[in-house]
Amino acid sequence: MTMPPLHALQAFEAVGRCGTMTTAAKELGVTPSAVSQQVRKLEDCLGVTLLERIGRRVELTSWGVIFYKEIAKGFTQLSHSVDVLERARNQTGIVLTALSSVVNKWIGRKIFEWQALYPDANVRIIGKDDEPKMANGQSDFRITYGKRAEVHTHFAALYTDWVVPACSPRLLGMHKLNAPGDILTFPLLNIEWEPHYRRPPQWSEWAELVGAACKDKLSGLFFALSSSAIDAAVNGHGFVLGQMSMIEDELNAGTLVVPYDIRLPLPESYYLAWDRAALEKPYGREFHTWVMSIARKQSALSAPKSGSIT
Amino acid sequence: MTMPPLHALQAFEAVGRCGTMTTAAKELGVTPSAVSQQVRKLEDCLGVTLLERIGRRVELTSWGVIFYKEIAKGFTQLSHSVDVLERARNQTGIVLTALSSVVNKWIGRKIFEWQALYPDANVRIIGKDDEPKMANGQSDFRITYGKRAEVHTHFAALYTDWVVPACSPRLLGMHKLNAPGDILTFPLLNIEWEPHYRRPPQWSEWAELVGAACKDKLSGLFFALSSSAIDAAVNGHGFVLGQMSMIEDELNAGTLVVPYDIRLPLPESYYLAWDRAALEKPYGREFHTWVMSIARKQSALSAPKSGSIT
DNA sequence: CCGTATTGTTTAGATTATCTAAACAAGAAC
DNA sequence: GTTCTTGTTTAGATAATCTAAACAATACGG
Repeated sequence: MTMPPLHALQAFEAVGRCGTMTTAAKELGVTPSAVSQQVRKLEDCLGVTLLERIGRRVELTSWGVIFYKEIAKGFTQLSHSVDVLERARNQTGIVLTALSSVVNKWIGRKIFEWQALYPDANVRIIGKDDEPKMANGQSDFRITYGKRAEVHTHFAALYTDWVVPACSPRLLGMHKLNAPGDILTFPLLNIEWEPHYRRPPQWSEWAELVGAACKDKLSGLFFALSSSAIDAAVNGHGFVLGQMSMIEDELNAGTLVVPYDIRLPLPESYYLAWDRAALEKPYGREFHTWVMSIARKQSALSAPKSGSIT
Repeated sequence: MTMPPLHALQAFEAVGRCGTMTTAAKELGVTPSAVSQQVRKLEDCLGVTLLERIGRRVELTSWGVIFYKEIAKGFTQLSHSVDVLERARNQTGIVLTALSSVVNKWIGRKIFEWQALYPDANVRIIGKDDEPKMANGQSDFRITYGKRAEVHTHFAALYTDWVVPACSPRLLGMHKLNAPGDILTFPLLNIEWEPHYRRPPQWSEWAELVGAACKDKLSGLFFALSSSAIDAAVNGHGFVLGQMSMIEDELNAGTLVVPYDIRLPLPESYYLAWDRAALEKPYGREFHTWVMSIARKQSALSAPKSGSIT
């Protein structure tokens, strides 16, 4: 018998594992309609009823139970395959996971310093927004933000970042800014993190800091990723309250400018977490030391200079 | 890590198993270009090189070997799943496989007689053109044609079929046929079987039989399946040399007519093969007896009547 | 040594599988 | 009895997958 379509098998496996079409659909990232159609296609292909539809519930038929048990082994094995490869690769080097924006705009840029220092060391940097499980080899080191670090056994504060209003020089054009509050008349890009991170400073707070009129709705543009907001600002779409650690290269390159260097601190620190076993890997301790070192430098760079408005 | 696309995994597994892109492509029924792109996509997704391209050869890298071993288990298991279901279903009843046309046009029609006789018996009829392996449960009974039966341990001749020119009454329209040879002026549908079956009678042979002029190329339409040719004739597309066993319903329904009942025999018999264990299944012996019985009747029906031209 | 054949890759765009949206059905919960 | 939730079906939109064509590199045969 010819193999049924793989997506149909996958849909059925998810239904068998999840118990309902709706939860299976959520897990697969598709609509229940898609799952329904795929399972129906599988049944047509095999010539057997796998699910009994009971009103708005579904149950595996006897055939479905037999088939699901076998299919599940196959998909478990496939999923396991990816883990096996991942683990094999991790064993050969250091793995750091960090928030995506931190990867894109900070550690992913600094890592070349590390490489110059230790050219023989393998380090893989992975953008990952949820906390990895260090103990089962998902990551050796983790950079995260705020209290999320507490889910790890070992962690230390890295740096507290500050934000500053920045924009593309093209946005200013011929406009002349007479006072900090004038910035608020431009398109403003907002950053809104997931609820388990304390929100970063918003434009309303900055407006209050500079004593400007604070409108209820300053802008309708929201970004989940700080790096995306920064990129949008670079592209001239508005002002962003950019984190100092993340816009260093842009300031140096002139793709972003800071008309008024009036900064606000993030409410919490970035943290480095690590798996104890990682320190015993080749270059593990050195990597740990290096990250802490560049973080100290970043603390100094991010904070406002002495005598500046805070 | 998120699962890679299933088709990409499947392509890579095929390459690992087959050794070349080209043979993997053939097995998957796609072009080598498709396999190449899928493997490349998998490598991008996993962030690792799985194949080393060496001129016009490919070799698994060390990562590729590790990954292939794991993936192969998964796909083997998925393939096995289909077999497990099939076997489980076969165990609950009698399985007959037959040539597709025989399923569509003969045994698939006669089976209702069986069901009336033995309503409690489960029989599954599967169209399958290559010979099943009886011993490992692929089939309990098998109807095949000619010497192919000899690959089975137990088999007996069923019936020899005859063909007769038949067409839709709509094809004749207002045309009046004056002699059998006049049929040859109509569109003629040819039937051409795979080389391991002795070819059925062709129009050229029939022409010779009725003493008509035999043109080199009578028609450009060829069908691999007798049932398809018959269906084309029913749809008015031409005359077919239809097998008597397969056009009985059409003749009774008037969707096919036989202007001149001049028949030619097929060069070989149909055979029933069976697995000894099948006779020990519930209704196994009865089924065997029933098939032989209706075959004897078919022999009588298919042969020309006494006194007819042969 | 040269020409041909074979295997593989890449890109553009065609095709098909897969998906979503919308409308509907049926039962569960309040 | 009404609202909500789960599932199905159909039509058509979307994206994955494919083929075709052009090209590259090696292997083979004369």
